[in-house]
Amino acid sequence: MTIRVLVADDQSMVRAGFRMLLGGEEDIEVVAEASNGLEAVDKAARFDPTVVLMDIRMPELDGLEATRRILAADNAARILILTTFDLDEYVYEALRAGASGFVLKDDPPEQLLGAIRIVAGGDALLSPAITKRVIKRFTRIPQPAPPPQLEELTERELDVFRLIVRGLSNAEIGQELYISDTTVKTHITHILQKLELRDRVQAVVLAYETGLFEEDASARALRVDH
Amino acid sequence: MTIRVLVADDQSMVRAGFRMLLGGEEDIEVVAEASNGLEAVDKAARFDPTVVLMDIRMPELDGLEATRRILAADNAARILILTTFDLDEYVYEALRAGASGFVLKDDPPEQLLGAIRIVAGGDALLSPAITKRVIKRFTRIPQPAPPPQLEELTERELDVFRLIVRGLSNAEIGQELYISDTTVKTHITHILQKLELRDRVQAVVLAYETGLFEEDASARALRVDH
DNA sequence: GCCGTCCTCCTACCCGGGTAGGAGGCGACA
DNA sequence: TGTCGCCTCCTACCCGGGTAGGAGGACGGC
Repeated sequence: MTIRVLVADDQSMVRAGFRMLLGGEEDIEVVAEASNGLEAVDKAARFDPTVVLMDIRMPELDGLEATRRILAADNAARILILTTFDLDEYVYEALRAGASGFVLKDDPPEQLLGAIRIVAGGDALLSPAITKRVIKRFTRIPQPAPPPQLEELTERELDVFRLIVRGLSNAEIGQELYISDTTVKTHITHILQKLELRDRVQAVVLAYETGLFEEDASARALRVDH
Repeated sequence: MTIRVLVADDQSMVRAGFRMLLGGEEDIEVVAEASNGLEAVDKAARFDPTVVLMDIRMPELDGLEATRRILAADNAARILILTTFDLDEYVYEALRAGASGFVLKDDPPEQLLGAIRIVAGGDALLSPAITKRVIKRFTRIPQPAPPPQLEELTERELDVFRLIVRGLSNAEIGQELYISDTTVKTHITHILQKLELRDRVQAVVLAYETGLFEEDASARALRVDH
């Protein structure tokens, strides 16, 4: 009844870390390791793991294609994707490829262990940091386009957000809104916390990917053309 | 034959700076100042300036609307827009509003003087830092979409650029490409120089605004849906 | 009245990003 | 053969961005 794990990651340090972490658990056993995608496909077939911890970025064959091939081979293995950062386009691609879950490498250890047990049990799981964004993303196309998680942001935070997305620095935003740059910083900290983003760059990406301020753009265009 | 100038800027320091700068020129005379858009429209009508130095961001009425009103009043004045940063959507709006030129506040003084004389003479002028981007922008829609100024970037720089646009940090980009983060920094410095951008945030904005890596996105989508 | 939210501003601190400048290896090309 | 562009890596430095934490004022609901 032990959970058989295959660890696929190109960095040996990461693999060693997982051996260490999983070695202390009685119900989990690392049955094999792979340092690239091809190896992962091969060893998945040979060792019949319950769960494959799969890094996305690997030489030879990336984790996405490896996931597809393993699942196409009618393997019983569940794939748990590992990634370093969360604003990754590949997240969506990986889920469509059939991955059962998604965790960040810097999630706390207990969370990683919990994730392994959950997907081994047949359930799906996303790292909390990723969940919200994925849901918004997948529910966006079908529905007319409900304003993303933006309702949480205050009016002022939205003001700041719009200027961030236009590439302005904090000082410039302050000038534009007639507030100090320390206040701008305060707003930005709140924005990033609420949206679970790391920095303004990710905020810009999110805005464009979700079409956040499209109305603003068209409003601008209309004013121009009028 | 002197060039009559109206300075419209909400910051008195900026206005003082221009008085100082222009006071030394024999062929230029500052005939009036305005601290907001409404005042600018009013004084343009009363003082009949040759050139209006117009800040975009002003209380009461912004520089764009002020520009439209002045020109709508059938005034002979030429409008020279002042701005602090260059990746500004308003650039395009201002040009459509009828502005004769565009300069950055931190352009060298000689350049500002030159700009005033040029627009006073009836010609149009853009700050060099802005020119390339505007041209690309306005020639983008008509033509099928020639790869923007990107031909200048090397393959490796494009690799890095794509990852920047996905919100990755330098360290993450390094991991992805199997190079050190100092190398990543080197590439990014070159990218920013070539594209005349200030930081990675502006690079992301530029990429999305010009639809730079759309092929990549659709390629991803195709791989997903296949 | 009081409480909570929002907006504003501040200090202090750390870190990642960007600049400057130099250096070596490599392949293409004349 | 030399040279040039590209890629790689480095040190050293500065500065803007982000965090932590506190504080005060305005406003509205309870």
